[in-house]
Amino acid sequence: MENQTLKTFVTAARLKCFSAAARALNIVQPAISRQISDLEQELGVSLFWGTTREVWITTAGETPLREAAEILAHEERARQLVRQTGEG
Amino acid sequence: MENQTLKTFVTAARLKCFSAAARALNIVQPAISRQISDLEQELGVSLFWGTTREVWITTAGETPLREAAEILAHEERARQLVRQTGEG
DNA sequence: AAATCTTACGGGTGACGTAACGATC
DNA sequence: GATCGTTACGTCACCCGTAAGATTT
Repeated sequence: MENQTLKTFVTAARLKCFSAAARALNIVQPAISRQISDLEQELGVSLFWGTTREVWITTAGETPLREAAEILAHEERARQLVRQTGEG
Repeated sequence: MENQTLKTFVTAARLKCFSAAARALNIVQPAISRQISDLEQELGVSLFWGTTREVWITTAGETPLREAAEILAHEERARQLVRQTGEG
């Protein structure tokens, strides 16, 4: 469970589209598919469902999504703190 | 600033010894040296000082150390939550 | 038929481990 | 002189990007 994977997860969920997430993250769609697939296997649940037009978070994916977003937000703040105290 | 680097940082600081940290993390001393060196360059401060027998955190490193420990602790809890909600 | 997700394949970057060196008690 | 930290080097794994395939509207 890498940070990049969580970022991909959150972005894809918000945009409801792997292609759009790929564009937003400046990577390519297959990378999104792989990261999501890896995360699903790691968690043992399916995170997305839908068609080739649009995807949605599964019920089982909703809580992991919130937690992932929280991890990223907290990390962002904490890492900025580390940098500030380091530089100061 | 990777998670592994923060883990190395905290472990080395607690054990006051790079070799001991390497053994604790099941990696090798040069890896510790590199990660610490990279982190120091990234933060722009020296994190350790001392002799070949023992090392200590610098004053500038104390706050980054606390923040790093907090990041790891929070992440550990949050990731466990992700896994639990995923598996449940 | 066009767009999207998935799978397979090739290439490049990064990190580890080994080895050699320098320094300290 | 023995242990520890640093630097240099070779190797391997990981991840991305490209290409081809499957599916849905």
